[in-house]
Amino acid sequence: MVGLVDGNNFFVSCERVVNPKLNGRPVAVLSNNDGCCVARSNEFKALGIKMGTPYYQLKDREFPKGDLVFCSSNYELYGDLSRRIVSILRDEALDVEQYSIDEAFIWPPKRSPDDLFAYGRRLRAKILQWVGIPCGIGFAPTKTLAKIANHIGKKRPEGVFVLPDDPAEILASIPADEVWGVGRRLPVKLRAERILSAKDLRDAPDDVIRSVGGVTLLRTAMELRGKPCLMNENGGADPDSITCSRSFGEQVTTKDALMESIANFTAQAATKLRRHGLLASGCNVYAQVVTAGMFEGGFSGWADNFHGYTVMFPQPTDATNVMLRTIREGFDALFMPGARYRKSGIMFFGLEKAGGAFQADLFVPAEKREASPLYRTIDALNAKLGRTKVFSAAEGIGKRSWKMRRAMLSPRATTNWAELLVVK
DNA sequence: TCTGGGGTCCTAGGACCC
DNA sequence: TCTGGGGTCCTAGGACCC
Repeated sequence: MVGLVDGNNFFVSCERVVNPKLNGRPVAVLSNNDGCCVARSNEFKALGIKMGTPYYQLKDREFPKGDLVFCSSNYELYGDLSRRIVSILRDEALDVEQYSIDEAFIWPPKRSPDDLFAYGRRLRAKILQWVGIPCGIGFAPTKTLAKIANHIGKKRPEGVFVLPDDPAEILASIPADEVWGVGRRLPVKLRAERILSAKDLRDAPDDVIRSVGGVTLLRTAMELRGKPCLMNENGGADPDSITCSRSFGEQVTTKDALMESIANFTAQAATKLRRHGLLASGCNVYAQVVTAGMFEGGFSGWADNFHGYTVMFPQPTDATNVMLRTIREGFDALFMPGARYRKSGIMFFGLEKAGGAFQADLFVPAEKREASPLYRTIDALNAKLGRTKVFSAAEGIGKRSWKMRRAMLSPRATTNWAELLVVK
């Protein structure tokens, strides 16, 4: 059996941990740059405001059931509370796979439904008492079924649900498009095959499922049948790419400001790269231009206004200064005078382990591919003294007008001594 | 008239997740 | 005026090898 533990309205619950006055009120947490709603409390959902609604459309509106509360996103806080929950799970389960900041799969030590139920309730109570976050927990034979059990558990007063041996009735009540692995596109094709519920998907012939959604969808169907196809992904596989991009607080129109933003995101992504002990072979630099009607596609269907270029580093590296030198060489071709930029970003690819085996060039003397000692020192200093005590001048020492807006930021109450809560 | 059989690597695009 | 930021996997097709 596998369990799924999932924090309820996670970001909102985190904000409530450090500010109990938010309890019972309609609260939403905003995306970076105070853009749109990415987490909502139950009270907020009850007002009928959808996920992804832009903040500017809501901030001046009045709602009957009390004033809306908005929080800027505070990832330092959410990340810390998430780590605390995972550490409890590691104590209590045979194995834990953290799936996202607010979800983890666990392999429980119990087997019988009664034992699982009691175990789940105890786990839930412990997380609530130790961290302050309410969770939903679901148990089932596969990850996909555990997702379903979790959704049911969340709606129960106990917060826990163990999927019965024969879940046909439950699956029949769940629309196919709510199944994990079925997104926005597949339901159209599924309807054409008269596959409407999770049970329909489970019971459909393999060849039909394959023709609609390939082996990926077939795996989902097998999971619904109780045959595990999605394994424990632990083992910490290295990422294939590392990205850092941000929308700007104000539109950027100068070359210097755009290059400065890219230098910042390069430095951030490089820190992430070094944390994984990886070197990047090259990168993609891109920027997004503001154009009329670009948001007409809605939350995720934006017009494609990205311009960018690709550069390869002289050899795979994790040294920010080497990267910045290479990136600058192509930058003139990217910048368009007169354009208004709203976002920029960088993506590293061709990642390999520092100090590991690599494919050398037959005609070029092989140099060792080691982590940069300079940047190991800089990372250590920043870890000790604060995230950006030591940085490249290219990142800018002026106003940084492109910095994102976070007007309603809560304290980093669990990770920063200066921002501890004061309890009267 | 009629023309093999087995691979690899890369890229773009589509689908999905949180 | 104003709308996030990360990722993954799979497939098809092209170019190439013998």
